[in-house]
Amino acid sequence: MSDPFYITTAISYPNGKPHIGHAYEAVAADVIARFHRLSGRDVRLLTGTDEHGLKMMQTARDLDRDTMDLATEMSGYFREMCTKLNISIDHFCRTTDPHHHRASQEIWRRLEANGDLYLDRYEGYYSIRDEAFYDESELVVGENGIKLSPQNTPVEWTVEESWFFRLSKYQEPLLQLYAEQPDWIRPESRRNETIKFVEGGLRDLSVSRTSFDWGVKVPGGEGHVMYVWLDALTTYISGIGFPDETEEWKKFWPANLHLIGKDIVRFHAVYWPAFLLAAGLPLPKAIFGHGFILARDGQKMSKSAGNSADPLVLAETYGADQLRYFFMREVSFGQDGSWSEDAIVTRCNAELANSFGNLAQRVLSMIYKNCDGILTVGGEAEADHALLVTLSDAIERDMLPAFSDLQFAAGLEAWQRAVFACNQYVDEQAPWTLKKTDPERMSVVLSTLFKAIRQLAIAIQPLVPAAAKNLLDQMGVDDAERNFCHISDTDFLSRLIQSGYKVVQPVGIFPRLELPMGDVE
RNA sequence: CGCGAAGUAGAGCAGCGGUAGCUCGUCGGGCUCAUAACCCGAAGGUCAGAAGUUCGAUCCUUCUCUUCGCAACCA
Repeated sequence: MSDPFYITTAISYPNGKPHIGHAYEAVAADVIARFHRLSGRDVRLLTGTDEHGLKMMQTARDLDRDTMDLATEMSGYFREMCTKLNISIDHFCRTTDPHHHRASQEIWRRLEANGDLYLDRYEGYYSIRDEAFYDESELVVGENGIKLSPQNTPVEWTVEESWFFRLSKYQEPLLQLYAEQPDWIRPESRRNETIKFVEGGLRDLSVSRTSFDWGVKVPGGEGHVMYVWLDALTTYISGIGFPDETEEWKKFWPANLHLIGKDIVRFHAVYWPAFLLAAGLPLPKAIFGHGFILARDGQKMSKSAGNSADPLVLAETYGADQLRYFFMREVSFGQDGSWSEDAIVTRCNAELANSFGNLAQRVLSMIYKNCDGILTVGGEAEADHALLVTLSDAIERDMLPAFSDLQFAAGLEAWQRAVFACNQYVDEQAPWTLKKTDPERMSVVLSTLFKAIRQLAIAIQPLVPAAAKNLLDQMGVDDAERNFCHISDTDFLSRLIQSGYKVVQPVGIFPRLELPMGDVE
């Protein structure tokens, strides 16, 4: 049985359509998932929608819609985004699903059985938008004397009967967790924030509401629904079977990685492990809080281009692969990044179309035209070995470990270096000259390039799955031989030749992009 | 003292103790297989400023200045 790898995105709150930030997170999670699949691991990728809570109800009411009906529609947009962006999800969970309700109630019972829940009255400042209570000391006073949460959202003084979770009890265990596993929360800046927050003392957490009923019913607690975060976080386990003792649940929990935005680190790095400790369940192995991706020239962009921030429009215009590549290449993972249509076009043209796509095109085309599509084995000279060593260094020594460590921009830089090396080699060997002077040598050169391109294509699959598949198909690479462990397979070429494979007229995999007219300043 | 992020070649970004790299752009050259693509070379930086720690700082500490996000949605 292969090594399991379970990754989740945050569970999106669907009171609006998905925006570029959701797309970014989904893409990142998918790149990680595909990376591990290609590394030979058994992967589960989970995403979904968190549909409960007051905000959802209010949104529906404002639109004069049935809440469930609206949730279904909105959830559909998130699912559609995953499809359009080629996100290889294994599970798309909705918190309104009956199974999920059962899982959340089971968690509740376990917290209660552990003595970590008690009924009390809550009086305090509540932010509807944040779905969170705040201590008065955390509040800031905004304009007009209105009290605001640390997130600058309005708060209201609220009094209600509420169940409380003994979060305070977990301060020491949590600090111990952070100390023992320095990589448990990444990047480091987020870890430091979290530690500082927990060291400041934890207050018990209000985990039920009576003011509305759009949520998971508290077991035996008349009129109470569960705090949305308790319910939403539970998705990570309900999505793979919990509370049923399924094979999947047993194999994949604890998760290897919760990928989330930097703004919800507190919920994942403090509340979630505390809930799990209380429920007697193992903790996830790591949390990563990525940065935000912001529009360069924000206001201008949204005014003039209108809906261009819609990830589906961007994918439609520039291609899902291109958008995926852009996200991971342009932004230093963990930090905030910026995007613009111009940047997408420039980056994708330079690196995908010109450097890599054109490399594949020129090489395959020469093999097709000059060698009748037939490849050769053996006869390599020193320069050929040197190229392959450069490739293997760049891909296996630099790129893949960088990916494994979530350093995508750095990994892709290494991949680019390998692509450059190939183009450089083409120029130095000048197969168009060899065609006249030494056809045999030409054939060896082109076959060496064929090997190199295959490696590049296999390595880049997580980023641009559709284009990589297209190219590998054209190159006759067997579906079952596209994992990272096949990169160093030295026999594949003779097998390919024996199978009677011939290179045919190649078709470009990355067309050059153009900025739509009218967007130029 | 609101919170947070950041100030590195014309632009966008890496680097984070041993005086700087990448991509785009610009200029010059080469090639002609290829998606007007590819290759080589060049110009261009007092790493915001000041002080401090250190044998040595872009990278650590302190201060100053500047910029950006914080309406909605929300990762």
